[in-house]
Amino acid sequence: MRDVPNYDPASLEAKWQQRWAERHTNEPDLDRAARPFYNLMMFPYPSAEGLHVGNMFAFTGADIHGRFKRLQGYDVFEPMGFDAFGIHSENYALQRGINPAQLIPQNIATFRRQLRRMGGMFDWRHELSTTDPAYYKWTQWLFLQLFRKGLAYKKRAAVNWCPKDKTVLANEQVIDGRCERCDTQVEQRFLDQWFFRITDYAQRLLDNLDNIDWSPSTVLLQKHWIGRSEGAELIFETPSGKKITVFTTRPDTVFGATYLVLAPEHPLVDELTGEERRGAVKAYQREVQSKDIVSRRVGDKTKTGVFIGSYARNPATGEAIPIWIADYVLMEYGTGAIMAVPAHDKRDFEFATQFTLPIQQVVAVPGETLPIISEEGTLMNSGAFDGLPCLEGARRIVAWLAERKLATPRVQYRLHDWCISRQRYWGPPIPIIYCEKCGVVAVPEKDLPVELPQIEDFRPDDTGVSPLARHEEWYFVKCPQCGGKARRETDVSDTFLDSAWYHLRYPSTEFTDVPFDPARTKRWLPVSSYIGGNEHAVLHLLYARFINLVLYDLGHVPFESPYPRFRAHGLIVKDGAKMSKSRGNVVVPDTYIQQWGADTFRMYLMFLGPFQEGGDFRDEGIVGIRRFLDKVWWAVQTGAVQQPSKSGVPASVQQKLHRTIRRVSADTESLHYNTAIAAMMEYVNELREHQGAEQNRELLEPLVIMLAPYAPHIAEEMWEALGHTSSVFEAKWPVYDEKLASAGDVEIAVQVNGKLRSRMTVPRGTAEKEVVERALADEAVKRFVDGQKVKKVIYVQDRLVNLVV
RNA sequence: GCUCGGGUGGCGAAACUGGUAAACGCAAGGGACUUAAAAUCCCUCGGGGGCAACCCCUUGCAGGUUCGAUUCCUGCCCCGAGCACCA
Repeated sequence: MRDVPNYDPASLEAKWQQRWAERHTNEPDLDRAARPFYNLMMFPYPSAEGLHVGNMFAFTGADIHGRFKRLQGYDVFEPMGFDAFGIHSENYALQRGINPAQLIPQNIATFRRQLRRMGGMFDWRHELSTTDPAYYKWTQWLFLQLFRKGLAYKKRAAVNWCPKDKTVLANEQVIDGRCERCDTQVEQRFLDQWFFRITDYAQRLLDNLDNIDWSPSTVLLQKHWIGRSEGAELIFETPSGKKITVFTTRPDTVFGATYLVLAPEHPLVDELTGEERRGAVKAYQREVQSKDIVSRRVGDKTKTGVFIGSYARNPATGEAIPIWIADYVLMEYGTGAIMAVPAHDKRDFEFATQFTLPIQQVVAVPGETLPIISEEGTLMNSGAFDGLPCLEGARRIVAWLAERKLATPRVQYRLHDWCISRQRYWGPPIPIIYCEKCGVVAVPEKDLPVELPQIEDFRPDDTGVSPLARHEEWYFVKCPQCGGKARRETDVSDTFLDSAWYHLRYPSTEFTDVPFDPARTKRWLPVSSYIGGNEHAVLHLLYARFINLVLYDLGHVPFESPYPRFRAHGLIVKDGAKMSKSRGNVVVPDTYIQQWGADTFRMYLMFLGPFQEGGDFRDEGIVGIRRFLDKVWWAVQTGAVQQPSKSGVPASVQQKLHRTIRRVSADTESLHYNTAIAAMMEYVNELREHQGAEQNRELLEPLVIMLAPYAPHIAEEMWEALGHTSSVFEAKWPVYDEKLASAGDVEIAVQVNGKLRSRMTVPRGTAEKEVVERALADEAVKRFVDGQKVKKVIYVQDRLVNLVV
């Protein structure tokens, strides 16, 4: 036998990465592509530590999908970029004492090198970075679109303040009362902030979830986050004629409302407070304010509150009921006031018990004791409504109260407006100017971008004002309207605004006069496939959908959903815990790639477990993938060196090939990469059992193509060894012959009374009659039937026969 | 507390709409080749019983539906994720 070249991943992978670049293999013609397929994956934040295994897992899975589509004949556009603004980079820069503008390019260079090294099918012509003025010019433009539409507004509001990062955070960025980035306990502060009116879009954001093809888990997370609840606003009037509006999802229980509770910050508290209660009320308000947001939210759930010394009339019973304030009522949800129905609400029940307030039962559910939360009951003590089921009672009571203008049906959302202000340095400046005469003025589009100045001292301080305010020549400007004295907005925008539209920019990176070219956008968007982690289910994915809806309403894009198809991948953990620098369990892919090659490592990550579920990273099994690739390599190389035999392919091998194509096609399409790989392994094992089959070109070429998305470099090399001059990605994904895939013998299970007693091999498609006859003749079966009458025969074609005696 | 996922060999896992549980791979044990080692190749590999043909048990636990349940239903236990005084 002649010598077969060794499989040397390092040199071979370098060779093909260079060729792909030289031959522009991964660069589709964006203006003429006939079958465009936009394959998007969540762009990384280029940390100083470099790409970690979690990134690589996600990108490999998405890249396999793109390469698979390419082999199916699509023109696949697979861009890559960097989400490089934000607190994380800025904190690292502060720690190093170097401006992030100097550090980020280094990090990006590292990432770019690692991303090339892993063999992703990236079109580097369209790389982008959110920190590039040519990019954030349009992020600022986006802000102006929202501003002009009245969707951006400034308000003084209680916000989450991270004392360590010295900036506000969106609700979505507060995890268990702690800062998403640095894990510090978040405090409450009152600051003037820019908000986007995402709540105006709550219903559409909810409705659109039903028209898109997303991982169900992601859809559910978003639905919960938007948090729609239906109910009514009811009005409780005070003797002085003040109207207290409450929101309730249970208007059916209004007859059981025995007191009201307002949030301590509620605007009516002051004037409704009775003289003799003023001291107690003030003291309580102070106590609540001094508590930070954390203890208020997650602290012990003992109810506190005070009676404010006045009463309001229950609109249903007409009775005067006391008004309390308590911190379990939140100003930012509903109307900041509730009617308390202690008999039918757990919290109200606790509160009433603690302060010995009256409890009036109005819903009866047989066998249950108070508090009865269930809506599956009937009304009692509710006047004319007694005996009605809760749901119908609710409708009738609202209608009855509405006649007297004391009730309005109402839908409430948990979603809050999106606070986009950040009192930091490393972000796109919000393009607003404050003029002494004209007030709030938008920066004219021709003046964009408002460039972020290179300043020495970019440390945030405790004032709640961005460090940009200390940079005078940048801060003080002329008013674009009147030319008078003015100053710039010093807040920068949230990173999630950068990533809310990046998919629109990728195809149009070379355009300087528009954020996204209409023709390119029409051809490539919406995105064909989006793959990313569920950690962004309620952040990025919600914001991107919102921004897209705004752009749609403004006529900038012709589609309502930017990502009609989204799949969430699983999380790669290490020793059962999420990888993080603080835990010290971050796995860096570089050493593995160096030792085993990118192809082996890619496949190993995909073989670890189901892509959409993730798994625990261990490196024990990696050698199994290498052995598999070695076997394929050896087979192809010897086949190429020897004269490949064309004859003598046993029918069973032929059938196995077609079954393998069927399985690998279906599993790759549905992102079940682990089982697709297993199917290819089985196929190779089968080839090795047949003399000559292993070197047969007809049996190997389809395998090499199917392997290509998973292990692109070795596939290219083998494709070349098989005599092809063009890239394997110019080849066509193999098609299986259903007849061959379904031909051959099958093993049928023979059960007696549901217990497996024998197996037999018959040609696929054998008729029931014949199978049953053979089963009855089987020795083992005979023993268990034991002469008894067969009462029933269950037959499943090509699977089993069950004899019931 | 509420809402989702998930519990299968020593390990990662597989099992199409209810139809042969453990495919594929790792680790382990035995053998071949070798002066030796590595690599490679072959065999064994859920538990128990039996000389053997075979038999019994086994998908977190306890029940149920079914000819048949890892899969469906009810209750419980454990792990992970999301939300968390949301009215």
